[in-house]
Amino acid sequence: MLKSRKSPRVRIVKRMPPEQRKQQIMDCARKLFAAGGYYQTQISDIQKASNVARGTVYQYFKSKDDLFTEILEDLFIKWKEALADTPDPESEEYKSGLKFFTYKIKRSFEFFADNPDYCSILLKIGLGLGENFDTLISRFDHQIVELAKKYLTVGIKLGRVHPDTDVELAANMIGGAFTRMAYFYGVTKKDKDSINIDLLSETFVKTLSYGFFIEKDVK
Amino acid sequence: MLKSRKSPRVRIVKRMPPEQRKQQIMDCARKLFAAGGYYQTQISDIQKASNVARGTVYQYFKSKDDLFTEILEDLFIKWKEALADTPDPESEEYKSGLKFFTYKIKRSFEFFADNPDYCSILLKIGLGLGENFDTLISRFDHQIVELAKKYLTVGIKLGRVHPDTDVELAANMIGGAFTRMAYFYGVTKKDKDSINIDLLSETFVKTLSYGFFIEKDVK
Amino acid sequence: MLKSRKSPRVRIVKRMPPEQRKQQIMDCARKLFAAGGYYQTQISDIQKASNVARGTVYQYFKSKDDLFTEILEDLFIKWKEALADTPDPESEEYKSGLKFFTYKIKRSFEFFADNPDYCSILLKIGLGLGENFDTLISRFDHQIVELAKKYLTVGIKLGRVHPDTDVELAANMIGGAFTRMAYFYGVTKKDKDSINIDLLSETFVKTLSYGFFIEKDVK
Amino acid sequence: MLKSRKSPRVRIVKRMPPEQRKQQIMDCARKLFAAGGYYQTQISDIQKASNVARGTVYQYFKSKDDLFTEILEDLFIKWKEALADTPDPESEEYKSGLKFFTYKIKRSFEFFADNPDYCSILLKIGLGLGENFDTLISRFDHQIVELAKKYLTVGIKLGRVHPDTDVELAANMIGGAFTRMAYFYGVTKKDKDSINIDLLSETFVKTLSYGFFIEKDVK
DNA sequence: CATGAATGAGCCTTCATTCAT
DNA sequence: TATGAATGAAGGCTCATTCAT
Repeated sequence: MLKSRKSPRVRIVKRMPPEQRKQQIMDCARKLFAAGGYYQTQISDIQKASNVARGTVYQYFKSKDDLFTEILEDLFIKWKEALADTPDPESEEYKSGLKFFTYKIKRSFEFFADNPDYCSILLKIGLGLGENFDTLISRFDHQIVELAKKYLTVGIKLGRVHPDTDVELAANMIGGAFTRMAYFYGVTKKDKDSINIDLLSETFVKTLSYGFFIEKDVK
Repeated sequence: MLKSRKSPRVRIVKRMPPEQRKQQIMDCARKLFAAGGYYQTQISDIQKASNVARGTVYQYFKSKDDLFTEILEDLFIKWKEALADTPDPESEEYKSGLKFFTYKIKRSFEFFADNPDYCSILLKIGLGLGENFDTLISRFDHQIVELAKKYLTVGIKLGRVHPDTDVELAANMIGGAFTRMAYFYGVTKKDKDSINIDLLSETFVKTLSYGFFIEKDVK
Repeated sequence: MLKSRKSPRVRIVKRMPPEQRKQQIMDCARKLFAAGGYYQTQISDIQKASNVARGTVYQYFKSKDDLFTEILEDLFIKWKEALADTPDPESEEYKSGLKFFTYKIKRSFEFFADNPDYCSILLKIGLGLGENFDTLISRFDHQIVELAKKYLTVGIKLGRVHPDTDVELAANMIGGAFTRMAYFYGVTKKDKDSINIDLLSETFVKTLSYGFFIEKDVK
Repeated sequence: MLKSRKSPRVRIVKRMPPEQRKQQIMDCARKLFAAGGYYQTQISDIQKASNVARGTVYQYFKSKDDLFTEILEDLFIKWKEALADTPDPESEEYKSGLKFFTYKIKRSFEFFADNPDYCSILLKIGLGLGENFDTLISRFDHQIVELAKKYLTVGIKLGRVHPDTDVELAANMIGGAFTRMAYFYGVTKKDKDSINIDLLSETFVKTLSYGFFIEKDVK
């Protein structure tokens, strides 16, 4: 009885250092996830796109879930690196709250412009995936809101921001506005060359700081 | 060995007018979709929650896809109704752009506070579902952005808003900020009673109009 | 995107009361497991043998493991029923320890002769399956050993069995001998009609009680 | 992005004479098979336990099936060696049928006590594996039954055993009882030191020869 | 209309085996 | 010889959908 397993006809395409192969699969997977969502993207799609056999994917990732998680982790690390970047302490950007915040916002926009897949995953794909990924996804968001909170808190201390501002609420507004901008310019827009990120960041921060209106009313 | 007795056909008594039954299924489905996402929610979950037999769902909806679409359509209609509501033409709300906009924003917040399921579906669940639903989902968003555009355009005409404002960009910022607020107060927050929507709307519009800063810098 | 599931071309063969269908699947599965072992038997084999679709099996059993477990449970119940059967309290079988034991042994042999699949599963197939099933499988064995223990203990009390007999050891010997007989006559033997179970049981018990030897040596 | 550096081939130093390496793998495999069963034990488990690379196993064994077969062959050889051992022709063990048989049984018990893995494989693991292995597995059993047959036949000739004994049946009983004892004391028992194999063997043979009962009834 | 047993395409995952290095 | 990345057949299981009753 004992059906001895049929020896699979092996046709090895190419060898590769494990880390490189893993990266390659992750890159393909990220693109596909970003474009098609988690559930619509099958392991077989990833496998075909990576030009490896089905089993190879599982050599590097325990499961589809695991693969997606690793992509998220990877993204978060890069995202934190981008955010960690800080202007020269001697520079003016460092001393002015407004400019410092603008600097950070600009770095963030750049990050998403450079990594539209990440942008799509964080802002669209990853949202409806349930508790498993929720924590992973929201970490990113949290960073932006925290940044905004800090900006506002310092502003209040310096007497530039209204002291009775609801920091939580305001920071969430900023977070929401940022997120939309990022998505808009990172994913939706086709001709990215037409976007001046310097200008975008500056406008973004100024608009929030001073509002759309020309004159200052009683607030 | 079991004897082949005629299976006693369990006759479910509860008959219901078709429209009511359909609505009941949709209500259950909406709740489940909102809580668990599209793919994580199975037809069998909906069927159990609706307390009907499996096949019955298909009496009213061609497919899962169709059911979700109908929920989205339904939502859109209600959403437009909420937005269509306009202040009394004689009232002050109608005449002041700021107040008019605030009025609309307030209605919108109310809508989502009253319909957290819709909120969750539009802002989270529906986003990563691919082109099929994209159009349906983004219609809603479009409305808010258009509203913001109109507000800004009028403001420019009236000389209150900076004439060189990038209306598209600014409107998207407003849209993003609104969306976040809506989600924050519609879904995340547990103790909704603590939220004063009047105040929220007013703060929201004022903040965007005048900014966070106290004094006017050179812009 | 959202690949809407292809509607499976459904060709329903026949309807059946659930319990009957479940039984039918279990019967097929039991046969196949008994003949081929747990791992060599695929769900698809069972499905084909039962003449139902793959999914149907899973309508009644959560998993292959579960299906096998249910078969085991079922078997155990029947086995206990067979063992529970006791001679008429007025009869001689009931009063003589030797005859009582013989009666029980006979019932046990009959059980396995009537249910060779069970015999094969308990005595061969189920043994190397790991901890999951170990408990289930060994319950059966335990019964026989307990029966033997009781027989011996009573024998000691009555002064017929050597008082220094290691009951545990002896009972295991009996269990092992019985098991082998059961398998031999339940599974291996082809021409079962040639076996006289009455004789077999009697010989079995007598041999163990009095030994192979004719005369009594010093023990 | 990772640079494509030449993958540093990790050179495992430990070279070993082929026979030794092969033996090492077999030893590990036997342990694992004995503990976990054939199907639950993966080649990768064996490979890890043997501390060799995956492919190395296939340098010595054509397939998993082959590896298991070799283990079985190996076992059978050792088993026959153990059984071939015969008491000194001048000794009393050699001349008395009872003592001769006891001697052989004792050697057999010793074999399994010394090789619990073999015991587990022969008595549990190997049983439900289908025809491929059936033959290999049952050769062992056959030996014991043949031994018993010879013992009984001689006994009949010498007029010590009832002449109308069904030798086949009785030998199988002995085989079954032995098997159970072997397993019980070879695998199940934890504190093996507590077992006196001399005593066990003697009790075993005497019990079968004279029975449990004190007095001899009519048989 | 309602029911729920039956369906089967399709997905994820495993793991024995191969072979370039 | 040893290595371990690559392979892919095969198996378990899911779940939207159908349709006989």
